[in-house]
Amino acid sequence: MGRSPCCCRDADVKKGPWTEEEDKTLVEHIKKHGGKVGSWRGLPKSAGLNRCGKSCRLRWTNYLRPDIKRGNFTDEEERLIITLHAGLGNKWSTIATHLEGRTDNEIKNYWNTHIRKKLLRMGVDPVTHQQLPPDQSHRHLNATSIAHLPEALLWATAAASLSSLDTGVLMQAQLLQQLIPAIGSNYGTSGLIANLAAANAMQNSSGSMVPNLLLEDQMNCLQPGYLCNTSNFAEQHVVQEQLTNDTSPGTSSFAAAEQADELCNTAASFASHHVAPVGDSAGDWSPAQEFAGLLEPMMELPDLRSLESDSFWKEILEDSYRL
DNA sequence: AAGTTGAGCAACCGCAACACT
DNA sequence: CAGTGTTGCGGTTGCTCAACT
Repeated sequence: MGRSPCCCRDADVKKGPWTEEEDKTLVEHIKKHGGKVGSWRGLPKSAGLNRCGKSCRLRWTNYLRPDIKRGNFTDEEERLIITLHAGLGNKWSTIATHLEGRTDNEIKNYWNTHIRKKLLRMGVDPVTHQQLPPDQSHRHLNATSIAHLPEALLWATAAASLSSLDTGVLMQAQLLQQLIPAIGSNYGTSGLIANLAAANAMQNSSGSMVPNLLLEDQMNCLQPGYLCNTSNFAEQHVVQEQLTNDTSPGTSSFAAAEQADELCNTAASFASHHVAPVGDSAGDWSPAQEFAGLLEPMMELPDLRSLESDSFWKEILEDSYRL
């Protein structure tokens, strides 16, 4: 004897959008049973609904459950989704357990309609979280447009690179993060250059890849970004911990964290001595050339080679205009 | 104003995993 | 251990609505 046919195949069972009346019936029935559902299969009959049990479960878990959070996803949530997806793939239900009040279906939809497209526009493969080949990017850098680059886009790139979760890649995320504040800072291009220099200093120090909160008086130009914010970084670190299960004292992750303050202070003091005044212009000085020159040493990091292809940056910049 | 297109999202479907006997 | 029933997950579809032509 085979499996009994699913009630969903019953021609008499209603399909499609739920009415308010049906919602009310389902909610009241579940409430009446103390929020417990013994058998979804038997629920429609006992509740008096002409629906498949599967449909009832879906409606309840994705829409009617009282603990569901409504409204747009916050930047924080988006970052977390990207980071978790980099490590877990399309495990929507697992990802959903890390976002309170969000359902797997909602996250999946948000990924497919927002994040996935955003990553593709940035030249990042949403499946592998790796940089797509340069020939798939074909836009041109405009140095003056840098000021419009949104943090979210850069963060997405950085988070996307976290999939392998090795120190080099994580460091890249940090470096990118250091670039972000400069782009939006009041120092204009000079600030950007200073921050690129600071980022280079960080890279060359071969120390920790984990920045901490930066001292404000030293770091007006390197404002704390996502990973520089302790609470956000803590969250990031938890994710990493869950994915690597290897952050106990004595491990590389732990050792790296210990060096965080030192590294950030190095970058901070470096930057504070290299910030030119606003509006500073010097003869044939070319922001684009400076930009390229400062990026050059960073390209030695394996995955930062994506920066070498300015088409990648160009694409981000153009996309940032569109958003 | 009417038609077309695309984004967003709720819901469906099939399958796999788990539970039970 | 095998067979059967149930639940949950992930991919996909199709509806709605707003923007655009």
